[in-house]
Amino acid sequence: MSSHSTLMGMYDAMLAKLGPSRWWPGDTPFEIAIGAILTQNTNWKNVEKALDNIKDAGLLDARALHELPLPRLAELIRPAGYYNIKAKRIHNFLQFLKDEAEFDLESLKGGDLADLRPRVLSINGVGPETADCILLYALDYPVFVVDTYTARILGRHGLAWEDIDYHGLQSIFMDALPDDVALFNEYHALLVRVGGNWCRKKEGLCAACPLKPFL
DNA sequence: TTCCCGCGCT
DNA sequence: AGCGCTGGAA
Repeated sequence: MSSHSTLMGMYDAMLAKLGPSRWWPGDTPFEIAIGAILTQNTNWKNVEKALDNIKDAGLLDARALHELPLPRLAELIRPAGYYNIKAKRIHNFLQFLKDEAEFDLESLKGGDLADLRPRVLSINGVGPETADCILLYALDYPVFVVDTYTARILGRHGLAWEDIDYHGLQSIFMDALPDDVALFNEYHALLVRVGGNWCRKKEGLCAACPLKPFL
């Protein structure tokens, strides 16, 4: 069976069992981008608390956050963990927005992905996953986001080696699937839901997993 | 005690 | 390749 039909079959199975994900959680592209940095190696519940703190302070705004002293920003995002380093990373991202987009994230929509992606990746603290989350979920570029869940799920299904690198894993999907923003959006969301709820790190709950037919 | 939608530095 | 970064929920 071709990798295309296998990957599409897995997608269809997850969507049928779980329903649409309505990702990324967040009301604006800017909130999505900040959430993408905050959720690095961190439970989303804790990210929500950090985002709520920023909102309650009336500071979910690129210029306002950029002017905020780092210790104050760190204090607001404390529940998300790694708060000192993430405060710097958010600031680096905001500096990029100031330099390249006059603080207007959405002005980066509709350009050339091959040109924009390396510039986003050059931000210190924004690696491939965070960059691709911003590009896909905030800016609607057709790029497939992969993460540790993706590696684990494909590894356990014999579709990839566990130590495959980011680009290799991403290529498995992007070589097999059409460039479709809505498909990439929903597929990654479904993998994260399966990774967190069934394909756990320690013990997979395979019997009840939506991907059981593909094991 | 484990794990969480990583990343950069050494 | 290994390690520090961190709080919060299960």
